[in-house]
Amino acid sequence: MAEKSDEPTVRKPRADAERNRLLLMETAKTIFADKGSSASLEEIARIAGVGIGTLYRHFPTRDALVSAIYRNETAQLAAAAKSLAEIHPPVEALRLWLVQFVDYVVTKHGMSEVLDSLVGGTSELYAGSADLIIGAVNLLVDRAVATGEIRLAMDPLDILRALAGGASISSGPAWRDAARQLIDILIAGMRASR
Amino acid sequence: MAEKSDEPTVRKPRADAERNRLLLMETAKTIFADKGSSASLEEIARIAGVGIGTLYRHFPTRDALVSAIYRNETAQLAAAAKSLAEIHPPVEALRLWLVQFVDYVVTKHGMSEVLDSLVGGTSELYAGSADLIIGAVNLLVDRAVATGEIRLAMDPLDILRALAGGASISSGPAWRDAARQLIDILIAGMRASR
DNA sequence: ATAAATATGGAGGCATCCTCCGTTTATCAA
DNA sequence: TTGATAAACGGAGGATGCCTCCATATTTAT
Repeated sequence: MAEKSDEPTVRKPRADAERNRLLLMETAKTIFADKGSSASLEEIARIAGVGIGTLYRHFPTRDALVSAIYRNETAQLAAAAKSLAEIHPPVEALRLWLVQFVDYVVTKHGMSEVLDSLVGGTSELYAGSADLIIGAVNLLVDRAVATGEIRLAMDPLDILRALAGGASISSGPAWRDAARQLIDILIAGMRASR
Repeated sequence: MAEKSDEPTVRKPRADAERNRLLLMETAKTIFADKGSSASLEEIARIAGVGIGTLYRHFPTRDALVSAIYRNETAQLAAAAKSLAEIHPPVEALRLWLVQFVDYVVTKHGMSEVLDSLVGGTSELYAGSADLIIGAVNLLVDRAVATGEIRLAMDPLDILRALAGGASISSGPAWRDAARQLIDILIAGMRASR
């Protein structure tokens, strides 16, 4: 009665497990930011003060760890699409969101796992995060197309791939500025209705 | 007299050294094509039938090896810019070359070392290859800008970074088509005069 | 307090990287 | 030819990282 019922025996999850999970995520976030996505998992476990086995139990793959770390931020980025759509005209909303997208990607400079989870598309593992981003960009593009202001004969996701990919090559804030120019050109190109 | 003179003692380079160098490059090219750019260097040495030490002497880093392998192809790509410029109007030449650039990058699917050597820009090691590409794209862009047909307020290299970066995320031929659309949009965006 | 479920840590097997140096080989001069 | 010597070879070995496995420790529920 006091139970949600369904499964007969449900235990409260162990406190130490959850504590370690969060500890690992925090530690990993710091180290990834420092040393890039190829930082040693053993180092992360060591600095977090847990055994390597514990890290692997919580995050069976490097991707799982990276994905967990950025899930919140990614969701936030996706949510921003809705807000922007509400307070800006379609094309401007799209432009602003693309800028935000680039800013987000740049802060993860060159972390291929993050990019894969956002726009990789091949792996099923991150369907969650990827779907959010896909939904966001589609929403904005559709709106702008609906008004007839732009035309787009390709998958909007591929535009994100280009913007994100540039960041993975020319990591650092330099790409931020370049990408803004690129976004302007792209918007202009999509507008060129003639 | 028969000597070029300058250095007192010049020996003919040893034949085995050059032989092994070429052998390693051929082997590596095959294996990279098979297994991607993360193939084991020890495996390459083993299959080439030389010691791992020999591989490292000739190519101190993985990048050096990759760069050496693709130097010819890269030079060819750069040279194509000149030919295209001679037989096509400026904007069309630029468009065609960008398409070729993407085709080239796609065949090296996701080999980050190749991309770095082409458009990375940070490392001095590949100044050779990168300079060729930079020169090529600048030539074409400058021509098109000179006629007033397009305007471009950014480093053309960053456009290459976007096109190449997209390939590194969405490896495979799918990017080929996406990139073509992207190129068209970019050209249109650069044209949008007003 | 005790049983049962759950989580922990780190040793160990495997792979790769890269360096170092004793041995081998190619070149050149005599 | 034949040494002498510079140049190149090969691979053992130390270091590091990946991931698995399981005896031990901790937490929860009774």
